Amino acid sequence: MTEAETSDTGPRTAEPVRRRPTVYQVAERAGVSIATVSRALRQDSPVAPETRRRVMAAARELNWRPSRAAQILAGDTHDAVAIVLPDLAGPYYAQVIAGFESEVVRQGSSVMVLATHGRAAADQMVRDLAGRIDGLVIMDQTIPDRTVEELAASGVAVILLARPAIGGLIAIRSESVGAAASLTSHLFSHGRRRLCFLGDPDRSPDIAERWSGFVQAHIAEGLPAPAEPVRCPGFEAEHGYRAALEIFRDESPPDGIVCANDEVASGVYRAAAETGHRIPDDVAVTGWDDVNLAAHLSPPLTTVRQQMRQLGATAARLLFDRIARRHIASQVLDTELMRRESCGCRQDAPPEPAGTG
Amino acid sequence: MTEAETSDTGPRTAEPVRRRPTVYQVAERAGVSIATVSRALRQDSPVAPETRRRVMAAARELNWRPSRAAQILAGDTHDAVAIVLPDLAGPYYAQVIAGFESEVVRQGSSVMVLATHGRAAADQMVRDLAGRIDGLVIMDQTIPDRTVEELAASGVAVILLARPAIGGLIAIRSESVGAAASLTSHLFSHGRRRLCFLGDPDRSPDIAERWSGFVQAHIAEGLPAPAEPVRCPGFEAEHGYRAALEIFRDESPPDGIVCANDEVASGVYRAAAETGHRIPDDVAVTGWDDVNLAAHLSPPLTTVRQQMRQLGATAARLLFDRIARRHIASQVLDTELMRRESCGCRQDAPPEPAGTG
DNA sequence: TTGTATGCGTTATCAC
DNA sequence: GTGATAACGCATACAA
Repeated sequence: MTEAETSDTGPRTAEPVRRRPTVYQVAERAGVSIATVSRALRQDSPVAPETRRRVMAAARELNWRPSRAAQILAGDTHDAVAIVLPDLAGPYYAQVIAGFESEVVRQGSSVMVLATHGRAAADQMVRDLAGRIDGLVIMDQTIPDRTVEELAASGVAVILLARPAIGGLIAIRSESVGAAASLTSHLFSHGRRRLCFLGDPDRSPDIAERWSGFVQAHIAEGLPAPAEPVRCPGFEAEHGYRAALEIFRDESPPDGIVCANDEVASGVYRAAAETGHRIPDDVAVTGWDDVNLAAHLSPPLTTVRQQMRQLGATAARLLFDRIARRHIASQVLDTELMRRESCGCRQDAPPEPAGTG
Repeated sequence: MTEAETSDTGPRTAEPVRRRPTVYQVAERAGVSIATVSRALRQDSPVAPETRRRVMAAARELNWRPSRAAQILAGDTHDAVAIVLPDLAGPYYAQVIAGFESEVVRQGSSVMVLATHGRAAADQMVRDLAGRIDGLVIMDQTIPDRTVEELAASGVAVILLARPAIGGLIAIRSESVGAAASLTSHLFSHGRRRLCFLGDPDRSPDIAERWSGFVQAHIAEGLPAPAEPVRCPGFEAEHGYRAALEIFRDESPPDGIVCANDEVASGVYRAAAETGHRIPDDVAVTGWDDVNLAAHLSPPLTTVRQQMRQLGATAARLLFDRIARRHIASQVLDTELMRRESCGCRQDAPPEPAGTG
């Protein structure tokens, strides 16, 4: 099939790489100039139908596709955008990316992805990435504010995601403080009085806001809030499990545990089962995000629904608006309290708005 | 901050876009030629230390970064690779991408992502994508074999993932048939005799193999296998839940349900709880993948562990080997039977190898 | 060690 | 409606 194969005289020999065809080949074959070839590709350019037909035929025969690099160099758009996030695993990030990708593809652009994993080199990587795209969504605690500002100043379109707006940049996030307060109040309404917050506010702005709402609800209720959250070193089930094992070791454990997210909550479920604490009878447990599995746990998990896909999709939309120099404003997406059974509710209650947004 | 802002006299006015600096600016400022600037960037090029210093200083002062498009056009590498998958949501894909991204970044390349969602336009999108990268990992049932072969023939490096090898291409996948047979046999060893398979083999090669192993185990045991799997229209908890509700409606439901993946299994958990079927007493339930949550369900889910991150990372490694024209061979990753409690085991048993690979 | 000149494959601006 | 030709920004062979 490939003639390159047959004339390959050995691994060390320079292979007779069949170079990609170019406009010149196509132009020659179609008997026109390269300008005409280029024009023939664009619908709105003035080209005689017959000429266009010939060009298209030649292009097809040679299996020619214009070089993206050349197009980018000659034009001034990359037709690609990127999203930078802390990590890729976990349902939350997965959904955000899914929403982002959908919208980007819908707009006819390509998607680049970079996970920073908290590494210092991330800074340099993002700058590098910035050179290959039209715009950038920067999520969470991935790269320093200073770098973000420099990037924006250098001309790349930048949208912030789940991250405080800085330097006049546009940001999209979910409402958190109000939802956390509602959630906490709801636990009070079930008679719970000794709550703890399981998660590390320093790990992300979102978690910090949830902790803040948790504390505010205590104040509003005239109850003393715990001085400190129970910090677990990550957001996976395993982290919640280990932390909860410690919590349940206490002689008078809390009667409600507000978890940083649903995975942590499911780790708590396991610890509770293993240590003989019943949910919700002995201890109420709540999550955050309302991931697909949350409603399917036993008991179904009370949690705060975040519009994860929308977060990504909206970020993409804002980004394209920004690139097109349309006017945009920061946005806060609603959250929704999903009262299920792990908080003490008897059955699925109709959801009530949880956010202030 | 941006002077463009202050002199912006209106939305319709062409903005005084400050063009990016080029080699020429840097060369002039450093008092050298553009060739020297270019060389100064590369560590192994012969440039006087003092000269390099001056160039770097000039570059920094002008905040210059070489245009990627120009580099790509002049050179012949994109320093980017892509992964094409059916979807982005769900822990399986998320982990595969995570592994892929990690390895790609480690190798100093950039990551592009495309989810096909079964849409027909995917074919065209992949061809487009192929023009902007050095190599492509194609996963699962995303694009037709014919397109894959054309792509490969046209010169892009291609690695297949969780997909049958075709046209002499290299593929990486997890062992499935043997693991499914082991899993099924294990259920037999618990005295289960009326098993059903919950999942649609037509949805992916992997699921097809699991169904096949399920059937083979029946044959080996001398037991009649169900003629058909119970097909659920997706791989999420909700799908498993709905399907299981149907299953449990039967007057003599199966005493074991082998699920296509862990999410489906957790949907079955919920259906069982709601219909009063105890796991594993009344019905054994097994999953696939061993996602983070599996061990944290009640009861802990017996499942087959797949090395999801490794799948992505290895695909990346193979891809780079391929790009570098190193010799490579197809690979099959081991799977591992995680015997927990949902199959009837009393406690965590030490894992036993489940695959043949 | 450094500079000159050319190629990379497009798009776009002119003429015709 | 079509054809020369000049950017686009960098890498590199070749000369010096």
